[in-house]
Order: sequence, then structure tokens, then C-alpha cells
Amino acid sequence: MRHINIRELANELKLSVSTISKVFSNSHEISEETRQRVLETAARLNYIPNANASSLRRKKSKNIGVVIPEVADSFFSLAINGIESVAKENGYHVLIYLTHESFENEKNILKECQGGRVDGILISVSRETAQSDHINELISNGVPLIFFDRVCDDVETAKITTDDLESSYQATSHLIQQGCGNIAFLSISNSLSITSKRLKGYLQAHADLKQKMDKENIVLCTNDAVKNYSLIKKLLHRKNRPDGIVVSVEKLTTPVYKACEELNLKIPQDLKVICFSNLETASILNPSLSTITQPAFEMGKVAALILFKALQKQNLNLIRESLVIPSVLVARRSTGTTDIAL
Amino acid sequence: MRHINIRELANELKLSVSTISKVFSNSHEISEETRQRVLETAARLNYIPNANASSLRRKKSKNIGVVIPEVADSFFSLAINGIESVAKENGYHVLIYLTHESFENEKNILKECQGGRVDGILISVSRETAQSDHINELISNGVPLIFFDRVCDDVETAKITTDDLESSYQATSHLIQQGCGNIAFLSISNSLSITSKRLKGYLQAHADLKQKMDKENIVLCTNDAVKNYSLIKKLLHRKNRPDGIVVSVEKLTTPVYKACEELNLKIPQDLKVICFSNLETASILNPSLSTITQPAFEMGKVAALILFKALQKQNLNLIRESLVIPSVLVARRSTGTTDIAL
DNA sequence: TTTATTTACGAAACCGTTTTCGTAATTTCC
DNA sequence: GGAAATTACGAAAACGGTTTCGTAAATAAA
Repeated sequence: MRHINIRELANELKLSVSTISKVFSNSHEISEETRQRVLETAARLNYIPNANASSLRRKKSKNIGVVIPEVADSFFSLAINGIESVAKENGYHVLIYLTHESFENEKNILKECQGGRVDGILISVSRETAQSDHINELISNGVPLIFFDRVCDDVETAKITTDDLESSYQATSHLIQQGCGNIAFLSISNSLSITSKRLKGYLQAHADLKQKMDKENIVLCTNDAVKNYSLIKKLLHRKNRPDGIVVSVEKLTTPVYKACEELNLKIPQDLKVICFSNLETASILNPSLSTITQPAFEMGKVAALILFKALQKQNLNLIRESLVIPSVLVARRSTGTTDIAL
Repeated sequence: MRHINIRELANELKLSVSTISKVFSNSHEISEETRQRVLETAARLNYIPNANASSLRRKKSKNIGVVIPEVADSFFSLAINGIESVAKENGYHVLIYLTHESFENEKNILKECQGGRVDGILISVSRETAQSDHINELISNGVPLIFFDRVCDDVETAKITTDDLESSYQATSHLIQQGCGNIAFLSISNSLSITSKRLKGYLQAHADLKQKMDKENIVLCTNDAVKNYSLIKKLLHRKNRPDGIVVSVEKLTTPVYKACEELNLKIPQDLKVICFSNLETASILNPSLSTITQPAFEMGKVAALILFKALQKQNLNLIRESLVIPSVLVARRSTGTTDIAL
């Protein structure tokens, strides 16, 4: 049964289109009697309001855009869950945009988002993003945008982050306490807020605990899995190879484990490993993986909540809505401990 | 810089709105000279066409809807990657809808999708979906819909699946060859196409290989992780507990491993495990996990390709576009083998 | 009873495009 | 050189809702 439009429904009911429209927006100026009559025939004739017409007139698409580097990643997929839960609550729909860690893609996507397709944006920027003109342009065009996890420091809006520096500090200290004297750090970007904070935490822990530092231990990975694998193997194959490693992004976990296997290094005896990761399988890895687990769902949820707050009242001071939600370190066998949450 | 609309741009250029519109749709009836002039001023004045107006008039939203049970699952997130890649190629945007395995949610979502918000749907139905009126209604309302992975057999449209029966048969045979004499099967639904096919493969392998069968070995899990865990523990705690297990969905992997740990069962000595799974970490689990890996990215991609084919020419015979893409079994240590792809 | 107010609805403009026609001006064809 | 065809543009009607404003009838206030 093909559906009808508001005009046909109005004709059928001998009412005006405005009356029908008011019924569906729950206007008070409609009598209970007509309301029932309208609702009933609408259901019978399969009337479904056209979202595009509504969006055009109301200047509200009822869509939000979620811009993330990738979806096949525990953090982002959990964050999407959080976002989706509050979007649904608010009658909103979720458009997913993947940058695949490319700045160029990110720019194009944000450009596209200025055509009224979305009412607001939640974004976690790409590893290449070191500049924020594209974001400021979007915002000045009236599209509220909120960061989660990976932020641009110089953009004045709400940022939902976790305590990257502190938890990296804690992770590094943990490795030192477990006896590591030569700790490596795996990153994917020099410009990204999260990785630079995590690096800072790593460095600060070294300084505070009077631990020697080797610049060679800080390895910048790429967006190419094959290349990353060989970078990691090279790191672990050095004569003064590290005996501990802080892995700052989840997707480098597998290559680290694989490289150890190939190089015949035992975790944790030869190398202690701790990862920033939300992998559900962390506890059943070989050996179980010590992690810094981010509050992914919560971060997505909070970011979305603030976005909707902004959509409800404009000129909300978004910077003041920023929030830092702590991560938790779970020490497992990969750092030589039995499983404990620290 | 707030952007302008087509009328203001037309005024600025002393041209009609139709001319501007034609420039942006690359109409041949515009001279090269005016085209350049328009494009230039459009860029200068920051003109961005309104997507809602365009959608309304064209009756094309340029959105597709992707309806899946959850996003925090390797299969679905990889499938999204495949879908997104072809959507982008076609200038389309991707709306994500999560059913959270609820039939009720699924119905509501598909209802929403009839308002012109999406031009077509890719769906993998919920575990509760045993009936397809909601889907047929959508299709008869003119929204093309294509299944991937989890299909409804009685709906006449394209279905992109993998060889569930065969690969389950193969997985079960593999366990039998590895010496299992008492194999369990973990499912999440009795109505779902994929799980019933996988069950069939399991049963058929038993029949063909003259293996004894115990109905108690077929366990139906729920959507509640806590409950599932206790169901699994109960299964593995029986006096005649299984010595092999076919896990038909990825998310039951962790609880199986956990239960074995808690019950002090050694994999693969006490229990051989094989899972339908796309976990990237399968090879670094403790022990490494034998999997049936589905062509997730490929399935998403193909489903999307067919959807766009359908969007370009209506009354395409969609049933004939159905496709089965084979999975691959990778035997690892959890079934007592060293790593080999079979 | 008269006036003021409220209730319940309709007419019409509007949102920003796209598309169909219509038409001058130019070019092509015998 | 006149008819036919082509080129390049504009006017106006869609698309399907929402919203503003106006108003008759019913009710309340005076």
C-alpha cells in the first residue's frame, strides 16, 4: 500500500492540511474529537509524514552526524552505542561518516555536513588532523559540533575526553613498578591530542621516577598495517630492545603480540605490554592483556547529551560543558600481574 | 560566514534560480562562460545547496539506512566498512540503526524509514525476527531493501549470505576429526536464518559421520550476557559435559573461554572450541581460536552495490541478485591443531 | 445583554530546490 | 534567404509539509 500525503488525507477528512499538521505536532488548538478522527484515518490510509518536507520547513533535519576515523574499533563502536542511545531518546537519527584517518576525507565530510543534512556533529578527528579551519568554518555556519576523545585544542566548543595524560602516566609507572627499565611507546600521530597527551604522561612518569629514556623507544606508526608490523618488529629486534611497552592505540595490540610470537619473545617475561584498549577479549588473550580502558559508551553518551542540549538552546556556552571522564587501568598477566583493577 | 541560498546567489549574478540550479546539476544547456561565473561567485559567497530542499523536490534523500542488531561486533563493523565504501562512491550517506536484537525496535525503525529519509535499506534482522510483514510493507511502499547475513527467507528480494550450512558442517566435521565425540552447539535464536542453517550443518555432519547426538548439547542463549554465562557454565559442568563446541555467534566466544577458565577446563585438551567469528584477535587468544571467518566487508560491499543497482533501475529482479559468498575455516590451537586455513 | 476572550479551525505564504515549458537569439540546412 | 533546429536562459509550478494570521462560533466576563 503506497502511502498518501497530507493533502490527500485532508481531502479525505474534509479538513484543511493545517489542521492535520497540527494534529501531528500535538498542537493544543485541536479538539480531542478531530484529533482522534485524524489519527484513525491516518493510520488506516497509511499516512506517513515526509521527513524532507518537514526538515525543509522546520530547518531541522533530525539527524546528527558522527564523524570518526573507523568503526571496526572497540572504542568507536562502543561510543556509537552511547550516541545512538541518546539520539533515539531524542527522536534523532544517526549518520555515520568514516574518515579512515584521512584529513582530506574529514574536510570533505564536514563540507557535506553544511547542507542541512545534519543538525549537529559529534567528531573524533583523524590522526592527520593538525589544523582546524574546516571545523571552525562548520561551527560559524551554525552547525554545533562537539568533540569526543580526539579533540582539537584550539576550537572553542565542548570536548568530552578521558584523562589521557594521567592514565598514561599510571600505565608507565605500572610498567616501571613491574621492573621494566627500558620502556617503549607506540603512537600513531604526532599532532593528535590524545597521543601527545599519552606521550606526555609516559615522559612525565619517566622523569618523576628517574627512569632513563631513549628516544629510539618512541615509535610513530602509520595507517598501514604491514608497515606498522615491520616497525614493531624492528623495535623489538634491536640489541637493546625494550622490556616494556605502552601501546597508545588499540589496533596495534595484535601486531605487538604477533611480533613477539614471531621473534620468540615471551610476554611478560621478555616484554611487558599495556595497551589503551577496549577489547572485550583483553582478558582471554595469550597472555591476558593489561589495559587502560576508556569509558567509551559513556563518552559517546555524554557528548550526545551535550549536543542535544546545544540544539535545544542556542548560544549555550559549550566550552563550559567540556568533561573529562576517567579511564581505568586493569592490570593483567601481560604486565606480570594477576588480574587486578588499579 | 553564514551561507546563502540559491535565490540570493541568483540575484547577485543577475541570473535566474533555474540557471544556477542547472549549473550545479551539470546541465548541458548552460554555456561554459556562465557556468564559470556561477561556480566562482558560489564559492566566494559560500553557497551550499540545501539537501532537504533537493531531497524533497527530487524525491531522493541520498541516504541509505543500515539496520543491524549491534555495532560492537566485528562482523557488523566490517560490513559497515564495506557498505560505507560503496555509499561514498555513489555520493550517498549512511544512516545507522541498531535494533539491539529487538523485533519491536526493528519494526519501529522500518516504520520510520518510510518517511523519505532513506532511499533504500540494508538489513540484517534481529534474533527475534521470525516474521516479515514489517519488511514486506516497507518494500511495497517503494523502499528497496536488501538483506545481508541474517535474512528472512520469505521476503522476495536480494539476499547476500555466506555458506552457513556448509561451513558449520565443515566446522563440526573438523571437531569430529579432531577426536570430539560429544559436541555442543551454541545458538542465539531458533528463528534466525543463519543459526538454523548452522544448526542444520551441525546436525548433518553428525548424521553423515555417524556421530551420536545429544539434544542437551544444543543450547539456546539469550540477549543477556549474565544469563548466557551461566547457561554456558551449566553446559560445561554437566557430568557428561561436551568435549567440543561449535559457537555460532562471535559474542559468545569470551564467555566460553571465561567459563573454561573458571571451571578449570583446558582448551583444547578438555574442550575443543570453534567459533563463527571475525575477531581480529582470534590468533592471539589463549589458546588461539579456530574460527569460521565470514567475508564481512565483502558482504556489506556487495549488498550495497546491489542496492545502488536497484536504485538506478527500478523493477530490477532483486531475487536474482542474491549471492552466497563463502566463509573460510581457520583451524588454530583451540581445536588442537596448529594454525592452518582449511 | 453587551463585550471580551477563548476555542477550533482554514487560507495562504513559506522553506529552497528542481523541472517543465516557453522563448528570444543564434546557428544550420536546403 | 527562409525554414528548421539548436543554444542559453527565465518564469512558474511543483515537492509536502509548517506556521502565521485571520475568523466564525462558543464561552466567559461585565
